[in-house]
Amino acid sequence: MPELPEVEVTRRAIAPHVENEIIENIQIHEHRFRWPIIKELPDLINGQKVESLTRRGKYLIFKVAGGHILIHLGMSGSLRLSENRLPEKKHDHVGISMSSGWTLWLNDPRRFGSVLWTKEPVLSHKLLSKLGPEPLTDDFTAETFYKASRNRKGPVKAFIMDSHIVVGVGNIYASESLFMARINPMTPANEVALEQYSKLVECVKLVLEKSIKSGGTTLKDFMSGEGKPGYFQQSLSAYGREGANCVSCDDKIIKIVIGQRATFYCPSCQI
DNA sequence: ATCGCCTCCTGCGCGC
DNA sequence: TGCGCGCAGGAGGCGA
Repeated sequence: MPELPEVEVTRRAIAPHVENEIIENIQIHEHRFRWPIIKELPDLINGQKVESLTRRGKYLIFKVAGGHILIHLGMSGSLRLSENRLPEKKHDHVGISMSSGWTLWLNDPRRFGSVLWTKEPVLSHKLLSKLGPEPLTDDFTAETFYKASRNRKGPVKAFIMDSHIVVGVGNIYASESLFMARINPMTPANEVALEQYSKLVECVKLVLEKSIKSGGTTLKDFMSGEGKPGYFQQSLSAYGREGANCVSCDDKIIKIVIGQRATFYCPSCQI
């Protein structure tokens, strides 16, 4: 479900109800995720204060004394605050009840997400240590893309979705960013010029920032932690618009498959 | 190192 | 109405 904007919107919604609150109880109704939830987790975090809730890429990081809880939402995961301490919906697999009275429910039908425990330093964790720069910081530049792309012959769309190059650009925003930058998604990454990467970096930042401001993209069921849907789907120019008119020329958006993922672009605008 | 493919899992919409 | 199929917002791991 979530790409970076949806994770960030979720983080902002739930942080005020979680930060500086005590974890009174974690209930785990399903351990089978991408990686199984360790049995020791309740003993490690019950009674602990959440010192901060931050984000790295699509990972949410709950800092407690002695370590961190990492939550990744995979394809279908979502976090929801509820006053109910019992599961309300199918696939409410994990509930974290806080001293604020709220319970944070992790709902994840497909269970591609994960709930991990790691000691400090959190960024040394195997899954975080090799991640590329955050797209909304100054660490992410045209040079980032350019240098990393010189021996990459694969399509530029797959390249920008590689979290080891830059984090947070998923399938929707990859198509959107390439549309805005007028780059054909099939272009081999090493054939994209520095000036084009400069434009692309600008577009990635704009698309992600605008989506966060819109509350993310709700295709089927994305809701922020407070239960609000996103509105960025109304702003999509390419993703999901196969056969529809391009917003900037007379041609129609077409759909192709790159790396087993649906890809949308305008064959006239994106050379 | 890089690439393309496979996999994990459930739910939904579509065509017949 | 029911069934089978294909597809879905991620990303690690595999063999080549």
